[in-house]
Amino acid sequence: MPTPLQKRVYDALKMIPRGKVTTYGAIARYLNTRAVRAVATAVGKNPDAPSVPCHRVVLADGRVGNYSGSGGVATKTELLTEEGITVRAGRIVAFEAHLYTFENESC
DNA sequence: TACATGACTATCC
DNA sequence: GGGATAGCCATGT
Repeated sequence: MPTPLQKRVYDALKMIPRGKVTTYGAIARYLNTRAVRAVATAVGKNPDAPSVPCHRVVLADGRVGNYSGSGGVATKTELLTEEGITVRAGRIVAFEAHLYTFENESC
């Protein structure tokens, strides 16, 4: 069974529009918590990979970060590229342009 | 119950 | 600009 935090993280991930990405910090802030480490861990569990767009979660620096799945970061990068996001050298081009901070959903 | 770990972030040098 | 260190909270053993 997923932990309460995981449930919130997955709910947040599902609301990310296609072609957009978010950061662990943004998710933590949306959940009103500072546990970015716990959020990262929750995303890492990823019990429903196809159901949860976990590949849209990147680092606060604009880098792709990590990924647990087939191909690892390579697959994650490919998925982002398929959504119209350009990734170069493990870093997202126009990162802030694709960044989704839940600002429209926070209250 | 207590300790160690983690798909991170921010600060300091 | 780049690397290293500290801080952070939840989860698992």
